[in-house]
Amino acid sequence: MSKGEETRREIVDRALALASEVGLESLSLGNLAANVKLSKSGLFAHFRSKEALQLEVLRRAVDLFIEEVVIPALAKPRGEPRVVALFEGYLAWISGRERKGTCFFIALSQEYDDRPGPVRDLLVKSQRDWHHTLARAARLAVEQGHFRADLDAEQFAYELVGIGMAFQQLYKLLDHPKAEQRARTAFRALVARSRRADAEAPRRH
Amino acid sequence: MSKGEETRREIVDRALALASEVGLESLSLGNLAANVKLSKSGLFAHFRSKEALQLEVLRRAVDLFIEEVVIPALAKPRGEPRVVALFEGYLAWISGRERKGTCFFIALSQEYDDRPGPVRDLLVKSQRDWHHTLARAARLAVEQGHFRADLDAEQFAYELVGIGMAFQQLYKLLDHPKAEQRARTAFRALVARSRRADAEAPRRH
DNA sequence: AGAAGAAACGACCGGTCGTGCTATTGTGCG
DNA sequence: CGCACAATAGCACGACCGGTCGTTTCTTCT
Repeated sequence: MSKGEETRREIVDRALALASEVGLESLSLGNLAANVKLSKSGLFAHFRSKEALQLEVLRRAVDLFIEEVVIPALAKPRGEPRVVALFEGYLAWISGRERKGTCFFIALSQEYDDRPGPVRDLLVKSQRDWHHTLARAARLAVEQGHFRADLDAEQFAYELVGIGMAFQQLYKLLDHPKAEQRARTAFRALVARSRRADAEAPRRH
Repeated sequence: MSKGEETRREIVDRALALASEVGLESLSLGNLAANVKLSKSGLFAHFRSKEALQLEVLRRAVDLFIEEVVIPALAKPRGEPRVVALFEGYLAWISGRERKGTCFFIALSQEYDDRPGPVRDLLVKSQRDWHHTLARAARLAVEQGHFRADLDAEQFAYELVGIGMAFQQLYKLLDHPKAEQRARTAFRALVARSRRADAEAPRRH
C-alpha cells in the first residue's frame, strides 16, 4: 500500500470515529485534520470535497458492519442460529465497537432523513440491504423448518430493527442498566412467536 | 399576552419547525431570524444564549407532545383502550404534524446522546417520562384485567418505543409504503401476547 | 543518484457562526 | 400627551467554516 493510500485510510478511520460522536455533517475538516495531525489543506487534497469524504466514511462504516456483523453470521448454519447470530452481532455493534453505544447508521438515519444527496442515497441503500439481509435469514429459517411457514419475513426484520433502535436509546441516552436485558427479552419473544407451532419448546438460556 | 411574549412564542414555534429539519444544534440564529423576519440581534435579545433558545424549543416540543398525544389518551378509559390511544397518538405524532415524519425526540436522541449539557438533561428526562407514561398505562391494563398479571410493563414500553422508532426510519428515510402497516402489525402482536390467556380472542380490524 | 510526481504545508479567500454593545423605534401606562 | 421601558435594529468582534493556491518536502522509480 502506498503512502497516500495509508494516510487516506487513517483519515477515514479517524473521521468515522469523530463522526460517530458529532455526526457526519458537523464533522469539520479543520478538527479532523488536527486529529490526524495533518494540515487542513493536506487532508483536503485527499478528497476533493467534504461530501466525497463523507461518502468514503459511510462506505467504510458499511464495510465494517458487513465484516463484523454479517459475515460472521453467514458462517453459522442457516435458520435460527444465523438469525440469532445476526441479532447478537447487531447488538454488539450498537453497544460496542469503539466508545460505547452509537450506531453510526441509526444516527445517520436521523441526520439525513431530510437532507437529499448522495450520502443519503448510499445510506438508504445500506439500510435497505440490512433489512433484506435480515428478511432473507428469516426466510431461510422458514425453509429450514425452524420458523412458521406463514411468517412475514419483512415484518420480522422490521421488528428486529426496532428492538435494536430502542436498545440504543435505552443504553446510550437513557443509560439504563437493563437495556441489554430488555433487548434480549424482546428478541426472545419475537423468535418464540416466529417458531413453528409444533417445534420443540423454547430453550432456556 | 404582551408583544414580547407573542413574538417570542412565534420564534420558538418557527425554531421548532426548522430544528425538526436540520437538528437543534445546526439550527442557526441567522437563518431563524430571517425566517421570522427579525434581525439576528433582535431575535437574540429574547434569549440570552443559543442554549437557552434550544431549551425553550425542546420544552415547547414536550408541551406539544403532551397536548397532542398524552392528554387525549388519558381521556380514554384505563386499560387497553388507553394503551391503544397512546400508540395511535405516537404513530400520528411521528408521521404527521407539520411536514412528514420526523419525530423531534428520536432525532434529538441521536444528536445529544454524546453531547452533555442542559439540553441533553431535559431530553433524557422527557424520554424517561414517556417510557414511564407507557409503562403506567400498561400496568393499568393489568389492573383492569385486560393484560396478563405477570406482564413486565417496562418491557412493554420498551417494545412499543422500538416499534415507533423503526416505523420512523421505514416511513421517512426508506419511504416504505407499508411502514404504517408494519407498525400496526407489530403493535397488534405486542398487545396480543400481553393479553390475559383467558381473555376473548383478538378482535379483527 | 537524480528526476518526476505524489503528498503535505501555510497563507488566504469569502462566508457564517454565536455573541456583545449601542442606538433607535415602538408600546403601554399615568 | 409624554415619559419609561420593552423591543428591535445596526454594527462589529473573533472564531471557525469549506475550499483554493503556490510552494516545499518526501516517495518512488529508473
